[in-house]
Amino acid sequence: MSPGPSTTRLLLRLGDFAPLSPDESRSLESAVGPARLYRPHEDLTREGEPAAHIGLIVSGFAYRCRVLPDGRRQIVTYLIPGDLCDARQLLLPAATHTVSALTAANVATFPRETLLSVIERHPRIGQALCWLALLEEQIAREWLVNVGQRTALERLAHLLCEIFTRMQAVALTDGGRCELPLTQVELADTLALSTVHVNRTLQELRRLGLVSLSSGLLEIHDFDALQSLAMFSPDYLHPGSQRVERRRRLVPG
Amino acid sequence: MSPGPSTTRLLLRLGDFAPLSPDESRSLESAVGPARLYRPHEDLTREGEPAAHIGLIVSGFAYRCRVLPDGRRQIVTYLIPGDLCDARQLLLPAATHTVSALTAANVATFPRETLLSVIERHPRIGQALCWLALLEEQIAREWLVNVGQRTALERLAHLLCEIFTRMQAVALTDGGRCELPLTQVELADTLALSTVHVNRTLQELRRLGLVSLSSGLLEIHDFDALQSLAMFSPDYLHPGSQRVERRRRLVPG
DNA sequence: GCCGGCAATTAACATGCGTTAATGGCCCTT
DNA sequence: AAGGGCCATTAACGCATGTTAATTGCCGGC
Repeated sequence: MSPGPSTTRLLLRLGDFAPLSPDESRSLESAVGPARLYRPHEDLTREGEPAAHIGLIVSGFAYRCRVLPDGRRQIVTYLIPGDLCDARQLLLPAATHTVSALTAANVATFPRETLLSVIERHPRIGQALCWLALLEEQIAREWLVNVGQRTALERLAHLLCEIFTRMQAVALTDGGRCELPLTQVELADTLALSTVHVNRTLQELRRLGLVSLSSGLLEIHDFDALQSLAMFSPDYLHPGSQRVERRRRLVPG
Repeated sequence: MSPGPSTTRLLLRLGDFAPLSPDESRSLESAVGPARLYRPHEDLTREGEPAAHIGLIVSGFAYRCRVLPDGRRQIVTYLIPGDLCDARQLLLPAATHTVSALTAANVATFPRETLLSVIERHPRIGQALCWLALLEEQIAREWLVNVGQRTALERLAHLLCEIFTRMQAVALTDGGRCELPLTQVELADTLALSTVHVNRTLQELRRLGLVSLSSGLLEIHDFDALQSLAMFSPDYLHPGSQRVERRRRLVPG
């Protein structure tokens, strides 16, 4: 299915923080355990359960979701290939959220202890994983801004910009297209809208000629327009490096 | 003003993850640099600026805020005494958000390099700080759920529960009371409501006899009722230890 | 080739919350 | 004592989005 070793896309991501040495890359690769195939809607980790291993999405999609006692749902993250399922669990004894497969998903696993010892030998890997966690936090905050301040149209546009950009970072886009197997119910639970309004809003985006989304395929016809409609700035997806290098040049010359 | 060393409340917080040894505590205490007094609305850190030191709120309140190009504002965090201003900056070369003082605030500073070397000597401190960051992430996600899924009344009730609980953790409550110098405009930017509706909602909470909030003082008259109205569960404020132990009992017993 | 179920679509109607704007209280300044 | 600014409060009205519910299309199973 997926070409190359299962860590390919993770390494791609970590390189965004700091390129790993061949030695470090090899260590990480060799720490990866067996993969497992999940079916749609199957749980990868369940809230409160202790986790002996850290999942790595190799292919397919997953999401993290919070459910209120009366059934209201809020999806708080999407996980795409190259994402770790819950690096938090390296530090915490149990998972804090339930993560479920959105589609069929192939998930490799790092045994917790093995990964911990790799980190001990290669502190940069620990830092890189920590950086990944910070990135997730940035995304969570941006979602808060999205749901809190943007209109339905902007909100949807912003989500599509974000996901597309993340897919690009792991080389899963093809021109302006990428896979995006989200149902309108899931979009609604992500954007804090009703499904009816998601439908209206999607059609509006289509009518404007910006994007189309159907049968699991996202096509962006005019990214610039979409981005400016959404007030999307990709900065938060690259905390650190690029942003700073730009700035560094300002300081000593 | 504030009794004892400036790290008192931080240590109180970190102990929630893992009690630090006297040696570790002393190292951390000795790493703290000079304090600075900020005036209301003054910026502690500005987005994108490299930061040579990590702030620690000793007294007063601060907030992190994201502003959209057209002026819409979303407050994404409140910082209370004992909170680090941006531990992220240990890893990242620049701040990712602007943090501003809400009230007059006394902020101690850890020189970045000094703190890094303390962590090197005491890995547990690094872990504890990392745990603090995870906690912040948990809070961010909970705010997303709050703004996305709860009604105005529930939302406000939830925020008050959270802040009160956090204040309790650093021993800044007195019975059902604590300081909370939030204006209705700030509440609005936090909860993604209009100020008018915040006003209506606050009155409703008062009318129900649950809380009163005026001249910077929060009084909770019936925490249990408030908590159940808000569907507030303090679990997310204690990621890790306690949660798991409770669960463990359910399994074999 | 029919049936069942899920996802998308549409329409009609309802409402929680936003907007605008006016008023009053408080505190600080002069 | 008068003036100005910030904040809280209130009222009237409007709108973005929710709700309910019916319809359609699609796909897989039998």
